[in-house]
Amino acid sequence: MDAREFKELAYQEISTIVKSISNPHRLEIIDVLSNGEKSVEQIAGETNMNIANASQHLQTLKRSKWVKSRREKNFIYYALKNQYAFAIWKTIREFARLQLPEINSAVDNYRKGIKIRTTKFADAESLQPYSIVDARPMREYNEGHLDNALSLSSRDSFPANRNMLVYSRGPFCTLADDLVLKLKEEGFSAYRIEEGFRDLAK
Amino acid sequence: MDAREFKELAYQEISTIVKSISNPHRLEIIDVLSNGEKSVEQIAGETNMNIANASQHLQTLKRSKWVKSRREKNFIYYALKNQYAFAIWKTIREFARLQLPEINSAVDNYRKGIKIRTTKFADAESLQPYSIVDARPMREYNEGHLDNALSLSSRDSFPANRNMLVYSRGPFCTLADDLVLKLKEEGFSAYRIEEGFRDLAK
DNA sequence: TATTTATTCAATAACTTTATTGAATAATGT
DNA sequence: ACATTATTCAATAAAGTTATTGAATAAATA
Repeated sequence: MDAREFKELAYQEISTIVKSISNPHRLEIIDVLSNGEKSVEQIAGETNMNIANASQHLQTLKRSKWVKSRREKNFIYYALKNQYAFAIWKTIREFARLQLPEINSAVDNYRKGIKIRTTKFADAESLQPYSIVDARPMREYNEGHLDNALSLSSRDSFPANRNMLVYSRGPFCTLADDLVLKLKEEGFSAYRIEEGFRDLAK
Repeated sequence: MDAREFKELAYQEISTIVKSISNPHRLEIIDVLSNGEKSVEQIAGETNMNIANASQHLQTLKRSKWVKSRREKNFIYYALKNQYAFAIWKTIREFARLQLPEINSAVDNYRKGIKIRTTKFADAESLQPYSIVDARPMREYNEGHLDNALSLSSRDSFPANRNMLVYSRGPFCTLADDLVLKLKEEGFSAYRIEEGFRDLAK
């Protein structure tokens, strides 16, 4: 093996790893899985894909070691392979937002369009008194949530006369937006936290 | 814009950033440029591509903000856009080496095949007394090098009776390997440092 | 054993990416 | 102005990727 063949092999192999996340659906799958394992059907539902297509993308991600799977009864649950998978997704997401300001405009415009106010988690102090609310499904909440965050199960007893600060899976997840809208209809003062659980955890 | 359209736009945009490094030639270009700016002709030479093809790949990288370019006389010099571009490449490179052990076997086998010994920079102490040698072209050495590293310009006066520890651009760069081989022919005891300049700098 | 449910497989058409070629452009030096 | 050098552009054929469809598989339940 000469020097050129060696280099071609090395860059070729690494590019297979990158190729497998170079598709919008597969990035969305990684983002969804960063909040815990899900079955093929759940993933397809969350990402608006048909099941055979979601399965095909999941196999691509599995082949290149971004995700792993396990069977339980006749469901197959997929999860991120390790912590680095999320770390790389987050790094790339932030690089893209830095390089392509149109992503941030789209985020801002979407939230302005539905008239919700947002705050960075770090700026929350100025909104005291507040309660933190986790807008994700109970299963994800139970696997881990921010200190003192209220879950959807205590929805009926949310405290009044405070700002409700809502987070969900990440900056592109709309579960927090949907909850903020509902809370506002019910008379709460609600804000969406820009970051998601995995960005803020630990 | 509804939630789904918004998500599709966000993941779509981010995937264009990822797509543009999902090709072995473009990864190699990023790796080469991480050691300083180069003209199109130099890049094409280093990566074994014809010039029109290298230019086309460089434009892809420029469109998605991985690299920038400047004209000087009738040369166009390309460089990485910012520090994050290198950081992401390094993160992905290490993730790939972790996930695909065949990359590390290829690296090891290549170096075993040409019979050179390697050392991690961190393990160098056990090879005292040693001198560190930078195998990159003078231009790159002059733009920055490890403390006390000898350059190719002092090739004729390399000290004898010590271990020569040679580094170059990165784990896949063969400039260090080539120099180790030449030094061994001349009777030196030489080792290749596994990391490259940008991995060790600062 | 037969039926149901969740997932994967296989084939394919539409689309995208890539390497190559030769022509076009843009700055430099004659 | 003219020739030279470095790079980019445009067209294209070959190769790779993707969504869709319907059939196949594998475990669970009846």
